[in-house]
Amino acid sequence: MARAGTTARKTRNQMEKRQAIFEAALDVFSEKGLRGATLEQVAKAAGLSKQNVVYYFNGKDQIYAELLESLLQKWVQPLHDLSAEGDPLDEILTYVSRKVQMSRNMPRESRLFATEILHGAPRLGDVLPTDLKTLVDDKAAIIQGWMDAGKLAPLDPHHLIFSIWSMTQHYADFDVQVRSVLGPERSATRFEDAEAFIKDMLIRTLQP
Amino acid sequence: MARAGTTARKTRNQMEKRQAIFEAALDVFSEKGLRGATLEQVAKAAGLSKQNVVYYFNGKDQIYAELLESLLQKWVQPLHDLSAEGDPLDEILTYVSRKVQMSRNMPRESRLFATEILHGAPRLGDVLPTDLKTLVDDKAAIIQGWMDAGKLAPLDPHHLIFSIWSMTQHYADFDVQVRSVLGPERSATRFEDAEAFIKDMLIRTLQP
DNA sequence: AAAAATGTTGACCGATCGTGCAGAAATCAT
DNA sequence: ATGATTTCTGCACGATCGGTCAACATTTTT
Repeated sequence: MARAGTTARKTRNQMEKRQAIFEAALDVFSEKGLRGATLEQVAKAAGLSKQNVVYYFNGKDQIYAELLESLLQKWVQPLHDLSAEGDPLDEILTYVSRKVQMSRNMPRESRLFATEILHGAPRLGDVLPTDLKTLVDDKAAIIQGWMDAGKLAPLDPHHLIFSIWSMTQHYADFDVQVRSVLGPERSATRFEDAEAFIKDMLIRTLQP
Repeated sequence: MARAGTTARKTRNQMEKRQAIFEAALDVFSEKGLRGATLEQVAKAAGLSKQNVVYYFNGKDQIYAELLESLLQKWVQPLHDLSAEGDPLDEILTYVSRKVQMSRNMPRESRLFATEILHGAPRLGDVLPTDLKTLVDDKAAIIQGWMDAGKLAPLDPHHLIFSIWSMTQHYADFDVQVRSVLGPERSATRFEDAEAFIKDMLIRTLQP
């Protein structure tokens, strides 16, 4: 017997297969959702049989859960990197840049989290009210400090962060709508235009 | 034979039952998605039997399709009401108000559309590239006119509309996250705070 | 090479779900 | 009241899906 999924990772082969399944699962789950996707679709996308997928993981839900967990850190990294040491406006604009880049380069991850939260985030457990809240509160305090020091216009830091999340992720999550409304020509530069627009908006807003 | 669903509506009874099913479907579909929800859940929420639901509609997909269609107009109405006649900033801030109100009072509708678009909007057909694009282009032209007249700061009108969509709908679609991050106390006033923040941001941004 | 561990597949099961249909039950028209 | 129409239910079929298990194949270890 094997049980590749339960204990610590072993061989390189196992790591590679698990990674292939993660990749396929990200493709399928982000497009169809957890309930809308089937194990066979994931297996086919990974180039494996359904039973073989179950061999490496212990079921559909576990793939989804581990996938979500493995992506969480990477997802909040840009906010983590927002530093009190740098120039206030620079730090925030850099954060916007990285978030727009993530919408452009990691739209599947964005949609995966969006779908999860949209449906009540039952599988994110209590990560939201603990880890994420702590992180946001921390960074909001930094921003508040900048505002108190007169380096930024006074605004609610939490809602400022929400606005950046929403505006940037919008271009990944609602890409179909964005492209439909912009039309084929203007869609080509939608990410550059979005980044310029959001930065412009924030510069005007945050200027003390 | 009956076929309550295919032809024009008849009795008051049919209208009421269909409305009850719509209400139930909005509840269930917005929470679990089309594929994640079952007919029996919709039926139970509507106080009917599964087969009886099929009697009034001709299947699960038809309920979803008609529900989406019946909500579409209501959903874009605020943008439709944005008028070239009014004061530029007033018109835009009023639009924001109405969008925040919709996030507060119609979160299910917001999540339903969000899920649909997130998954590629296959059932919105070509409404996005035609009707919605036309509407947005129309309103963007009005805003552009205001900017050309020096009444608003020059910005990309399309991305301005996107930013309003994303920021306002964020508080409906990602409500779990917003409440988790804000904590119980601050969550109580999240919609008022959001409206004030977004308006503040837009005022600073759009001031010529 | 033999044995052990790891990897893969085919056959299959139980459960769920959407749907069709005959007919009962209720309501309405005359 | 009688017949027609509408409304509702019981029954059940076919399809799909997640998951199991034993057998087979491959790789690794000794």
